[in-house]
Amino acid sequence: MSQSVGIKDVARAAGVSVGTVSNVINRPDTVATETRARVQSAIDRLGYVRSESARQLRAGRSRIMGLLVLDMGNPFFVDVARGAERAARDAGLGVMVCNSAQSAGEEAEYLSLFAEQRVRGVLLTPADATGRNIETFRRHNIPFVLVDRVAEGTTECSVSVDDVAGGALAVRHLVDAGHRTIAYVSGPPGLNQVRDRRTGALNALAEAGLGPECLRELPTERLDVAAGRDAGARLLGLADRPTAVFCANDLLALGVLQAMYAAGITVPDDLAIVGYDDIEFAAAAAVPLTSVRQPAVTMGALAAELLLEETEAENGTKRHEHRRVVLQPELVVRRSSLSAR
Amino acid sequence: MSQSVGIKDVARAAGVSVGTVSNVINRPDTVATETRARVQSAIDRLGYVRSESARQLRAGRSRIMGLLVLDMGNPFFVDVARGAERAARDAGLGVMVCNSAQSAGEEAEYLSLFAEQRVRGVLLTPADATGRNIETFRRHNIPFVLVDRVAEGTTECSVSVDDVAGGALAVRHLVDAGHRTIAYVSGPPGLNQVRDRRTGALNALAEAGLGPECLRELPTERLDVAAGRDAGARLLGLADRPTAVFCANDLLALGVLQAMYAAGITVPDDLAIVGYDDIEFAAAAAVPLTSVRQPAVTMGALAAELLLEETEAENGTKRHEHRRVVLQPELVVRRSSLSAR
DNA sequence: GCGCCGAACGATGACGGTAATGTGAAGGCC
DNA sequence: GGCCTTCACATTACCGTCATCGTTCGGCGC
Repeated sequence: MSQSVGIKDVARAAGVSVGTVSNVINRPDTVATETRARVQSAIDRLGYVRSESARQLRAGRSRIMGLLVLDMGNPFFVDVARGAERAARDAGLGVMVCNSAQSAGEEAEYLSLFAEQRVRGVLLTPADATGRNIETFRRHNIPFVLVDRVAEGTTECSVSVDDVAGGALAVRHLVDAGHRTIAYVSGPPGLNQVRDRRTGALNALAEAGLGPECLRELPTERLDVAAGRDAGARLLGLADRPTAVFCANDLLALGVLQAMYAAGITVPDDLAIVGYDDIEFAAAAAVPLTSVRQPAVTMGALAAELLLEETEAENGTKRHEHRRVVLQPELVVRRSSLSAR
Repeated sequence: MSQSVGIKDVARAAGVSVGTVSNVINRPDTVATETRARVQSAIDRLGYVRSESARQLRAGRSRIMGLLVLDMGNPFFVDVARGAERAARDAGLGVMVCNSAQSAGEEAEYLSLFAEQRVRGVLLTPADATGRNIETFRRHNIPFVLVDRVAEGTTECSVSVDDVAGGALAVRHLVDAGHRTIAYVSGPPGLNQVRDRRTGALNALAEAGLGPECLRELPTERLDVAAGRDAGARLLGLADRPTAVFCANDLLALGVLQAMYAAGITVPDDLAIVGYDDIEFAAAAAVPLTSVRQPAVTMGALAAELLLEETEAENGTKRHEHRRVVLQPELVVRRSSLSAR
């Protein structure tokens, strides 16, 4: 039974002290070649694996970073996780991915899990609008980087995407295609992102000399497919029906598309659709969705790098400056917005 | 700076010994009420959080279980993760979710990460067909439970779904609807699941007195949307085109649906489609997909429970018997298979 | 008054690994 | 030859927690 072989078992088997075994692992050049080989063979023979918990107890911090996202069902966050994971692994760290399910309570729960784990730091998309959980981070001195949603009143590092620009990209594209009345399936009105994207949309309309009355807002409770389906039904009921719709995310757009298909409305000829996030399923829809691509993988990677930089600076001499990175979105045009006219 | 307040800081602040603080946390009833209150207030004041690494160093094992899936981009695995997470949390454990991206190399890498973390155990869908990684688990005495794919030659715990039954469900449904020639977009021929689902499909045909020539197999390299699109194109080129198609998973089905839509083929009237997994996006497709539902959340939860049972038994008196749980799939009928005829 | 008991808390030794410090031998230098 | 350095390895002091084992002390029975 290899029931927990420790460093001292290896030491005994190789006829050296524990310190030498530790040196073989961590600073091999300080050990004579022959001894090193002997120790190494003992390690292999016994199947020794060093204990992370003991290491991190001594080091005072762990080699894991936390990632707390709103919804693992949304492929956008899966991409963020992918990016973070890659960047973390390049630095020899692991990532612990958790799902707050948009609940402040769950967020707090995971937060204390992270604190107990003495996680190196946390990347998070805050679910708690009150900022109380963020306050706890500060209190416990846990470095964090905000991803995608930047809470107001924070000066810490963040990575986000210019939502005003994104909204403008989408609507400018529709206006250029000749649309003059555009619906905006917006999601929960409280979200910054929803507001910013509307601002961008209005900007784009203004550029074309169109007033805000050209944007018909359809708020929804949630940002998922069912809400989109519902919004699509409402859209069909509008008098003077818009010829195009811009959705605050791709899940909503997929829901709208489904509602249109069910009602026999042809996309894009009867209604053009533009989504947001460019998740994998946007390209996979029956009518491939035009979407505003958020560089999700890049965001994850960048956030992880910022966190690493911050925690490096902490014990080194160099000082860390918090940074707020804002990335630019990109319009990916597909069939859903290319009407034949 | 609350830079790592330890138990002894609390002890000093409360004027008691470390043992008492430990007792307040772990066995509050052994401490006098007044003392307990004093210690508790010190804990709150200093913002003390116990160190998981020290705990697990002492306990010899951690409170985390690993979950290694093939593809976090597939919502099926997201559901598995959800189920596992819930069951683990009910037992006071955390889950570390990792993504092997179907690569044996990455799988091995995460495996050693888990070993270093002295993880309680691992739930995994093996990516390594050779079973070499599984062998390493055994060598290091790490309990594991196989999820969804049961490697041959393993006697350990596993949770899977009866793929023969699933294939039969799908094809029986199509045969009942009057289809006599059915395509099977099957995925990589090497996979057990692909074979089992075909077996089920053939069984269902046989029940109806139809021979294997009625099943037109279209293998693909991968199990994703792009592969489905490609298979859809090939399907269109078939002489004597089938009137229905059964896909080995929903991603393939979505790809087929997209190809049909692009070619102007109406689903379900010109072609009925049945997918597999019943991911969220199956219901969200333009034509909602009929699909064979795998109880993904249940599988995750059940696997976690099996693992917990196994690790409980290890130090208790009761012995653990490995179990191989096989769940039954369920057909979810939606519009994609309901032709008007 | 004496002895005993239990309650409440203190002291201590692992757990496994790391890094600073110690030690002994070989070898170089004046 | 005496002294110092260097190399190669051994020793050991932590890191934070927790369970075991002491210790103290008040109370109780006789």
